[in-house]
Amino acid sequence: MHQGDTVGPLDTAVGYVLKEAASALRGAMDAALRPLGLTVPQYSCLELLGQRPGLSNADLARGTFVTRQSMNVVLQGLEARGLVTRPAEAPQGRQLPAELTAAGYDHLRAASRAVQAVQVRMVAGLSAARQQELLETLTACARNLTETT
Amino acid sequence: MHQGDTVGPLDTAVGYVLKEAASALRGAMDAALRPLGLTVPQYSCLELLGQRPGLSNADLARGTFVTRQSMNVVLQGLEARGLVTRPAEAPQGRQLPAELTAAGYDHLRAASRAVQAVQVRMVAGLSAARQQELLETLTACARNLTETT
DNA sequence: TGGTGCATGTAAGGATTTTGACATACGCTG
DNA sequence: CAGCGTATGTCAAAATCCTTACATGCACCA
Repeated sequence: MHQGDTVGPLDTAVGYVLKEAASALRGAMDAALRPLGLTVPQYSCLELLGQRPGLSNADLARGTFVTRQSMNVVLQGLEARGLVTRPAEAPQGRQLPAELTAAGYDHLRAASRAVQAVQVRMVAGLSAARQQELLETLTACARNLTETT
Repeated sequence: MHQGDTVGPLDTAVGYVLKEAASALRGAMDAALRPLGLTVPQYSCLELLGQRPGLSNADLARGTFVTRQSMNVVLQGLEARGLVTRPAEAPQGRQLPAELTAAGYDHLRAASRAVQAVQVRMVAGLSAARQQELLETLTACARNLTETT
């Protein structure tokens, strides 16, 4: 076996620090959203809907990296709380376009501020150029792994 | 509300692409490890133990970003399969130092190669300098969020 | 026109993970 | 030495998530 075939020290493995950062972010977001009565998946759903109203359940699931079933229970919860509305019947096909209510937008504004504060704290001390590079590098990494070729 | 107080377009949010990359990595690792009969948490445990034998359950939990309870069931499973051994009684205190068996090391070697292949694919097209910078940037982000100050 | 493939929404079940709680063991400090 | 705080292992219960499955709707093509 050649040297470098195995993972090596964890602190030097990209996958490890990626998991570490994602875990830390998840925890920080969870703590920031708890006072608002929202979980991370719920916030993700609101944020996505706020930016792109009319998204279907499957669209939201893909956008938040969970299954359709998981997103469905999130949507049902948000619907029961009056933050999201869905038509009783599909306008065309089977897709039910979801939209935020006024209360949904209110919750989203407060939650978005809290999450933004977390993000600001996360990238504290990083130059704008470095933040941009991080963005591009992570996007490239994700694309490398999701390509089917 | 000032501009920039909210999250903004998702593709430009560091937290979003971080989650996206972590999700893609998780999925790719899962697919790579499935033929070997290992889950991602199980592999994480083996890798950690291979590099630092004698780690306790709580140590492993911290190292893999899960709770002690979750790591405990992982350890029990690996122990039942003969990949990990733990003493019946704690040498000192309550910590039970875990170690890999010979079979455990065998599984780890194969799994580590598979995971390394995934990591190589993930960072394909990135220069060594850029990979190093990604490593440092993510570490800094994680540290920013876990600081208690 | 009928069939095939694919995407969607939904329900039921199981598996995994976390939360809450408790007893124990060590270190520190008065 | 006694008390307090912290860390560990473990149990039980709850929550969360995914896997499997099925019925429906649309697009495509023979």
